[in-house]
Amino acid sequence: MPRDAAATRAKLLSAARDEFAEHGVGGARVERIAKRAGVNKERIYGHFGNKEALFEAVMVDALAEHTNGIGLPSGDIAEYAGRLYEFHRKNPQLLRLLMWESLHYGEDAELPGRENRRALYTEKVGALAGLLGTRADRRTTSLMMVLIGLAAWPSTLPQLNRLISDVSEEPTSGEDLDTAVRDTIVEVVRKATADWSDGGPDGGGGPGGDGPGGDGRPEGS
Amino acid sequence: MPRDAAATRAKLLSAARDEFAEHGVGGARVERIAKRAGVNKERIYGHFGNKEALFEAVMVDALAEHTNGIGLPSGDIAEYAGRLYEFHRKNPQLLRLLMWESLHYGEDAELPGRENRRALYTEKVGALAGLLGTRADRRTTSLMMVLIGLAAWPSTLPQLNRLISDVSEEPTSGEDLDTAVRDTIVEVVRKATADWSDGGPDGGGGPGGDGPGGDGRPEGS
DNA sequence: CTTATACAACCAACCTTTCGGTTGGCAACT
DNA sequence: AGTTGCCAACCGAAAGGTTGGTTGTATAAG
Repeated sequence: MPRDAAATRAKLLSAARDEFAEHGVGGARVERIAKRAGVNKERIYGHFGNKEALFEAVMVDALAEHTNGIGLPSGDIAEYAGRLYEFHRKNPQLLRLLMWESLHYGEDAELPGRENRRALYTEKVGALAGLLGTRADRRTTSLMMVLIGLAAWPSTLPQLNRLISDVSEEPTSGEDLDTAVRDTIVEVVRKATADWSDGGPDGGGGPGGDGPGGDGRPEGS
Repeated sequence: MPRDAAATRAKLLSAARDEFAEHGVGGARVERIAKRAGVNKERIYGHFGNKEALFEAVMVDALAEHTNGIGLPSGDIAEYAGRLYEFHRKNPQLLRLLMWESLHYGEDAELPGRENRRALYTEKVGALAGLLGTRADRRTTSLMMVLIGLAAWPSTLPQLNRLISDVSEEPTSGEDLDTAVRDTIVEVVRKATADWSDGGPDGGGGPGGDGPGGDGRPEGS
């Protein structure tokens, strides 16, 4: 077996990603990561310094990969949300990493790779604004947030959301459920964005002006 | 100081809730919990058995409290979502506990207090179906899930969502942001539920029948 | 009313295991 | 020959959980 520092590093990164996704920063075991990678524990310290730094490297790596896999919002926004939903459903690892990260760092802490991530969202919000024919204002960023949340939520607290699904009066297989949720997300986004540029924050009868107990029919049909 | 088992138990439960919300099951320190409660560590084992059982007790306790605080969906559904958003925004502890729980237990594990929680969601979905004039079918449970997700998401990954918000071209204070997000959520829910009972899964041109590249204008209008 | 007895709440100190991180030496490529 | 990737063995700290014993409280006999 030839020596190959880059390959060792890559193996460690991949093993660490699995381990961190499963157990988080505190729960991950350095020894397990080394064993998964088939590499000595000390190599982790040689390559990355310590466990925390390894976690940050994993995050940067995973986010870069995700960015290349999912493009910017394009075409039909609702279908974009549907695609996003499917991605997280099939590949929950990234979401788990994000959750661990969010819980691990304090509310006001600096996230690893902050500037890169910010730039990425700038692009995404810009693309969304382009599709909607609006500017990248607060309302559009909020919508972006809502879009991502809609798509990611069912995979974020999967047990809880399965609990909710079990309530249905219809007997439901996993497959059915998946498409039902997907369809609902697409439907909600479609309706919400249908006439988005008309309903700005200062538009007549806009959001927040209706108050509790309103009839739920904004912007007159 | 008189001896009072119930009071000791309550102090432990409260201290444990804080500790678990901050650090999760694995990261919580039994000694710290005891110190926070001003009680000897051993009392935890006397009252609850072990750390995991203490966590389950905390979850049941916290969920019961939340249930009493937030009622069933009623009145305007969109405003209900807005209220839910505000609750999680001001009181992120429960959401953090749910995230730790979700990450801690495997995808297929049994959640503590499962049956109680299920019953609670049955009520909620029932109330939602009543407001919408539909049955508690898959589509309604999916909507319930989406509603909760919408309201909870910004508080679930707060750092990430603040990153998205920072992208806005408008200068934004924390206060502004909060109301902008809230307004967006209310608006999205209002539009999505406006003619919910018309757009069922088998209705003409319903969700999922439009395919990618659709024009984003559902159901005629 | 006092005292003896049983039991529950409580605590300080301890034990065992585990874990993140380090060290000294070996082997391979330049 | 020297530099670098690599590893087995080791170390100190900390954590979950246990134990033996003490103090408060309720009950019932004297």
